[in-house]
Amino acid sequence: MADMVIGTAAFRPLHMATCKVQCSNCNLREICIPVGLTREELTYVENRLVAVRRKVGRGEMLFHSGDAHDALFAVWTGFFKTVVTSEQGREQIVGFHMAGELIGFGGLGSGRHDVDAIALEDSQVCVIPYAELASLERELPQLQKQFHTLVSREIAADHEVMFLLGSMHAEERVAAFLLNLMHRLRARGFSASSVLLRMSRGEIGNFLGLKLETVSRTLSKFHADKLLDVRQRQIGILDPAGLQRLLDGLPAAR
Amino acid sequence: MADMVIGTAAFRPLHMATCKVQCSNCNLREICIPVGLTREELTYVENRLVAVRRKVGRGEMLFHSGDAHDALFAVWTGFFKTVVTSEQGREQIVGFHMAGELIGFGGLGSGRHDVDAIALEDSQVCVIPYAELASLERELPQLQKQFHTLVSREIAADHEVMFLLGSMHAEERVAAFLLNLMHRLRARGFSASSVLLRMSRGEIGNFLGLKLETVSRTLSKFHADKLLDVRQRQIGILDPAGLQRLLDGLPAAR
DNA sequence: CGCGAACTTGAGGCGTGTCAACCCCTGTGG
DNA sequence: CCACAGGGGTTGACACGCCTCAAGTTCGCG
Repeated sequence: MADMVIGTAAFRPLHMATCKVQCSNCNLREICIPVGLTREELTYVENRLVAVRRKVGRGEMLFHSGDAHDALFAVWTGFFKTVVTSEQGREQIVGFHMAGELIGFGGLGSGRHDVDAIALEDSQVCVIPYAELASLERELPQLQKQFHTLVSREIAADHEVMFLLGSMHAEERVAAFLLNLMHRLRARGFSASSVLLRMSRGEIGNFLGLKLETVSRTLSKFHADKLLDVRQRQIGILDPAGLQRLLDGLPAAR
Repeated sequence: MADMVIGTAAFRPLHMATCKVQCSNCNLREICIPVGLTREELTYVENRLVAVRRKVGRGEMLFHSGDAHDALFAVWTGFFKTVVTSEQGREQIVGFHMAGELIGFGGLGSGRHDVDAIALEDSQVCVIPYAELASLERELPQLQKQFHTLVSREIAADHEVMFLLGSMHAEERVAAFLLNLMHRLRARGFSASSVLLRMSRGEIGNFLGLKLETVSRTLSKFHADKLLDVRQRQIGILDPAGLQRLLDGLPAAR
């Protein structure tokens, strides 16, 4: 996999694969930071944000917990997990992140990242230097607004996860997880009837507070109940309404 | 308890008890929004932020999930819980909030609060109109910085809770909960050896993803193990190091 | 083609949940 | 001052959902 990039390959300040970013041409501009900006503002932001893209291979770390926090990252392609690690090495996945989502909010204030960010497949992120972002935020109210929206979306999402972890049974957790994934993919124009999982059963289980065997069993049960078509990591969503019903406390169906 | 306030009582726009706020005299100015501001900036903020205080009686709602989000709230005195509620009425407490902490970040972007906020004792909050805050954030880099710090602190705290809910056993959860409370109280100058719980066993359990009986049993066990002195809601922390050891995966002690 | 990782499935154990009885505080009214 | 009611808390017995351990299978990748 050569580190070739859009247009010129001349711009590559570090040894890591990077390239100049053009928000105005990006297909995620209606989801990501630039939402609501006029065309002029957008070009201005592009130039000022001097963001570069960075490639992160499958399994590689985008950043470590404790690293100096001088930038946020917008997922452009690929898929990430963010992980909290305790002193003793116990790990808890606190989020999965797909195209258009920002990573790194947890370290804004302290100046240190509070999680590890790891690519689950070969990915590319836009690097958003924090100092520039803060400065632009002061100049462009609309950008400030969108920044607030993205932060608060992260918080609201975390609250949903706490709800899941604090009050759902295994089957509900798995159903909620799949529906959430489905909704986010649909919002990005992908098929809502089929999901290719980017993470292992173990990672799903870790995120959901379950063991991998429980996740596997639950998926098998959903398969048997004709809610899903499980083929390894390729999951067909046969009955979204049925999954939703599980969440609504109606155990079976009807 | 009359709703008497600092200086004049003439300023009371609504029927609810309110009063003019003076950040410069507030004992929380080193924790709350004003951190890092110069004296001049502080007076400026006070005037521009035109914040009022609002009283919220024990059990009353500061705001409901779904309410229009036009302000953040800084806890001045008292204690709050924030609660996510599902369609079917299942509830999950996602946070407890004490003096100096801001509530309402989850609704910044959507314009709607994502949680209920309920006072656990008679409390007072400073109302921080969002529009003014955003505008001041653009003028004062230091205020912007502190705002980012407070948001990201909330996110990091949520990550810790996810860690707790996703990977800890009952005893570890309770120990972590108590230590967390202790640390936050100590940061506010309160005793670190004794905690008066503002919430019921049921609320602790809800927050920790446990049943109230399990919380009660665990507290009793800690009492028997001489880690705590449990007297109803008055908890003496006899052996903080022992509690910490529980979290570090060393089951007993030694 | 063959190794290792990921996944599935089963059997059995354990940590919490569930259900229920009882106790202890607090506040209220006689 | 005591009787009483009611909510919160404690404790016990038992059930059950998920974890643990283990074997076997499939898939991905070198």
